[in-house]
Amino acid sequence: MTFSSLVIVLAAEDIVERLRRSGGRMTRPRRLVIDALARGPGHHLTAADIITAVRADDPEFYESTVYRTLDVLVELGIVERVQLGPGGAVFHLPQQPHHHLVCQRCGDVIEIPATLLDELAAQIRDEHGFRLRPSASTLVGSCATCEAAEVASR
Amino acid sequence: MTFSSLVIVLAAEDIVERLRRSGGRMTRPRRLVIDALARGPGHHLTAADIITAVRADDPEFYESTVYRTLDVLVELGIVERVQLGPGGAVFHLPQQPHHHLVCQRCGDVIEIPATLLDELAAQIRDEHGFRLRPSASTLVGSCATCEAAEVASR
DNA sequence: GTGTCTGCAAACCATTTGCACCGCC
DNA sequence: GGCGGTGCAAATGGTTTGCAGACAC
Repeated sequence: MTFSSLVIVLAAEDIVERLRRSGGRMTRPRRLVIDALARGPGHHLTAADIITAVRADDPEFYESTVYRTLDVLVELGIVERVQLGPGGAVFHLPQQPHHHLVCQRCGDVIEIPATLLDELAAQIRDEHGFRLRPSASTLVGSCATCEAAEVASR
Repeated sequence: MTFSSLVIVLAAEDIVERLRRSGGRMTRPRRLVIDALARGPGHHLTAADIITAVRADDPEFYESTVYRTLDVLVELGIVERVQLGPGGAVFHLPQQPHHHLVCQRCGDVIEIPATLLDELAAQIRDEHGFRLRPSASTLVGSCATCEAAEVASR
């Protein structure tokens, strides 16, 4: 089953409609990219991951198409782009909203429920008119292990 | 006055000591980099900004030296690296702790006081043993202007 | 003197762009 | 059939690496 998974079947119409409304089209490459993202639910795929996944279905697939497709999908709010650190963003369908804790030292990523930031988000919206995007944010710091190592070396 | 500004004069000993303790050395290029960061207090300098600033003092200055120096300083916790988005981190001395709101659409950066996240930081530390680093984190979303534009186009 | 740091050039990686053709609507 | 999307190749921009010589300690 292509362009599949229950989740995507349910959301597919909505995605197509959003594309259309913005003057865009639903093409085979776009379907393949969305499918790749849907098959890794909860996963954070790099552009390279997506290219690899899509090439399993279509070996003739080009990088630039993935980047252009992702740009469009991010623009439409269908896909979230998260800059976890230097050298490579990750992409995912925003299914269960969450935030990312990234360890500055070892690069480890911990996910925390987005509800943890609800209060802060409200405060930021009230004070700055800024709407926090649940799945796209990165909180940087030190994980327990590295924090212990840093304190010890000080 | 080189390697200067009151702030830096006060902190310089500490920086040198931390370098020494980790087996490092205080060299002219390192002093120039720290000085460039100190001269732009509260500013977020890209690596390119720092290179430009340092070359005003020493035209023979090489990029790789800046990157290597910044790596060391970040590792020692002397300098903060913030990944504001794709294509370029910014660096600064962590003087007044703050967080960054970055608009996913227009790239605008809004600074908010770090105290806004104190509560969250405590919660994260208690639940995940993760120590949030005040000045290095990025909160992504839509600024008021872009949010209005997005709603209108939907 | 010894081990770290730097100058330098070249490589690297993720991402972008230009252009002609292709195919969705 | 017209405009948006794609294949493809080549360029871009930020950052990293390798190596020999230079310098801090």
